[in-house]
Amino acid sequence: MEKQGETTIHDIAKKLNIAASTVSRALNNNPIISEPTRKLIEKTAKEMGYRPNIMAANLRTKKTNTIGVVVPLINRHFFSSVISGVEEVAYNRGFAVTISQSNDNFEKEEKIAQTLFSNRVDGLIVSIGMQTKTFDHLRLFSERKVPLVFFDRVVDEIEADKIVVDDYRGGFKATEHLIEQGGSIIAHIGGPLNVKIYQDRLAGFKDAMKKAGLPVDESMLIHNSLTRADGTNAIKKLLQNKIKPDAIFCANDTSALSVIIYLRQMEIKVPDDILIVGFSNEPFSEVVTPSISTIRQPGFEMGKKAADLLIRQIKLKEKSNRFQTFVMPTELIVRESSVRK
Amino acid sequence: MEKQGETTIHDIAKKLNIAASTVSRALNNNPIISEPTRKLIEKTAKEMGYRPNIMAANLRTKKTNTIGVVVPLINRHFFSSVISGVEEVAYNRGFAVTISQSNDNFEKEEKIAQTLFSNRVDGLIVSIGMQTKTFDHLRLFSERKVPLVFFDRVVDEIEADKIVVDDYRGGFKATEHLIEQGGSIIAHIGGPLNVKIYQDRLAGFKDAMKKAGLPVDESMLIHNSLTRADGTNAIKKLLQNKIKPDAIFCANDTSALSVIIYLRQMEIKVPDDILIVGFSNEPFSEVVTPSISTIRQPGFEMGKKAADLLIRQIKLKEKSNRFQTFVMPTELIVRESSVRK
DNA sequence: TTGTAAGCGTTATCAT
DNA sequence: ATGATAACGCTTACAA
Repeated sequence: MEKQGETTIHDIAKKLNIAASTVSRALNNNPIISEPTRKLIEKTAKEMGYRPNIMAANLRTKKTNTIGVVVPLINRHFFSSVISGVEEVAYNRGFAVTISQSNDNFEKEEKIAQTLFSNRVDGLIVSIGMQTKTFDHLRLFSERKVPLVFFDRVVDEIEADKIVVDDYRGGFKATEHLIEQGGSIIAHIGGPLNVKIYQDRLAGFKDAMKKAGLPVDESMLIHNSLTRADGTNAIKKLLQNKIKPDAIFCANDTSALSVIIYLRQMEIKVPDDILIVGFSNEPFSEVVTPSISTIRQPGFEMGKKAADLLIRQIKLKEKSNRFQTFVMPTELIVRESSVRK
Repeated sequence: MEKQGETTIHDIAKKLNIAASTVSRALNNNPIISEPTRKLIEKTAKEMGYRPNIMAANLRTKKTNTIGVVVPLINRHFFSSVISGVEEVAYNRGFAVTISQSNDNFEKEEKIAQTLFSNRVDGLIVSIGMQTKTFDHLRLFSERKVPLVFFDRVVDEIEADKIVVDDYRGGFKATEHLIEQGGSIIAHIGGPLNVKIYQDRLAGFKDAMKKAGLPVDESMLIHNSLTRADGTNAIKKLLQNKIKPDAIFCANDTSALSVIIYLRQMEIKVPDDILIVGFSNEPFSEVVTPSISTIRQPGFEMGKKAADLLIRQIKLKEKSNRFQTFVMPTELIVRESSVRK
């Protein structure tokens, strides 16, 4: 008849006629507890099906041993690699990881941030969404001294540790490669310019063009959200130009894929008629025909680094307020879509 | 000098010379509070940068408004579709979602379950890992009356709501299609048989063969974890048989992809020499050459259904203990890999 | 409509 | 080595 909820340390204490504090200490492997007592308590706890109430412990200790990860989309190889990297080091160091996806939706990102803050995560690892142009939901953390690490799509306006890839060099290398392969009228399908990585990829593109003495016509520059549909629209538009591109640097693999599929339908040959390079090295880019040349980003390493930095901050506890930005190298992977036979 | 932490309702109460309970009620939009008081409190809360401590509230109410989702791998289109479905309905009904991936690793799955339980999630949505053969970590939930919904890789041994696709019919349809296309020596690359979906896909395969009067030779049956590497090993092995298959039903798209890539290297033509059907409709299966025929599973709908069932259970609170299993339909998508011209 | 006070399950401080 | 007790920040009877 008893409204019996979960077993608590008090239940155990009562059963053994000892104090709850002793039970707590034993269960936390506090060396001050004698071996026999600990053994007994552990045994009884198991028998009674005891499960610690972490919320209560967290409330008391003001630590959750949890780190939050916010990404635009978990179903992107790059992001899930980062997540795996984060998990790898977090789990090894006793932290749980809670993952949320913003779907590149600003309101959702805001809500996630609020929720994570209210849940008092010990720290946050974030890559912002494409629509994100204001940052109060993230300043929430930095201002309250909750450790914060940005990766990939970072925000300049907030001081924090940041991990980015060298998007500028990535864009430069990709474009340089297209030029080496004979491209001269080169288009760029890029992302929204409020996101720094897309600025940088564009800047790399422009500088490579400049270095080669090639003109960058505005009609060859398209900015959208880089989805499958956006990619198709972009290539349609490019093909309507008086002068058509003979090469395209796409700021992600998804739009490169769209372009390739659309060109196939139009019976325009890749790479013979148009050279293509993507960005991110999504798994499909390797298996598509023609396989897509792309820029590899070390996602797993970035995730490990992010978690490492974050946990370091958590442990140091508002000691240092020197923030660093780490730039990870990119690598050009040459495949079929950009090489003329 | 004060060791000033986060603002609490008490801080607000003190500042306004009212009771903390009034603040609490106002902030929770309790209609019993007068409009002016609420407005004042809300204004002050905002000014003071108040953020509710959800852990404290949860501890008190014994509800977390959080549901846990455990999947083997977030970076599978099927699973991330399910997750999106779960999120869609969960967010709309005021629940947060915390996502974890087991990486098909049993120890990790166990640890995740423990952590989620200790964090007192209000309910759990699970698809088990390939190695999972014991279920105490999940019984933990069912026995303590924490709502539990399984999807896709369900466990027979635990009573709970379950959402599966019709794997048997999926396997049957895939195989029947291969037979219609002229396959007669048909191999099956399947998953581990401790996981029910792979049993069912295999059963569908066998029954379709039987119905067509075709023999199922043990040498044509391979069971592994369906990774890229496993797929390659499987096809290598199949090609070593005296009699080689002229069609293969792969229990997922990943292994189908491996097979296609390996066969391409061996200069064996798909579909001309060997017909292939996969399972799951991963995005890459559409864009690969040849595109992969496959079985579509309605992931997003399954996620929505799972969340709906779970939240229903959470609201009903141990009312009903009638559990249901929902079988979602599968659809054969015919593409290039299984159609002889 | 608002205030008082108890309690959620832990951990930490101070005694013993 | 163990016990008693207060506190973490919130919600909720019950009182006023």
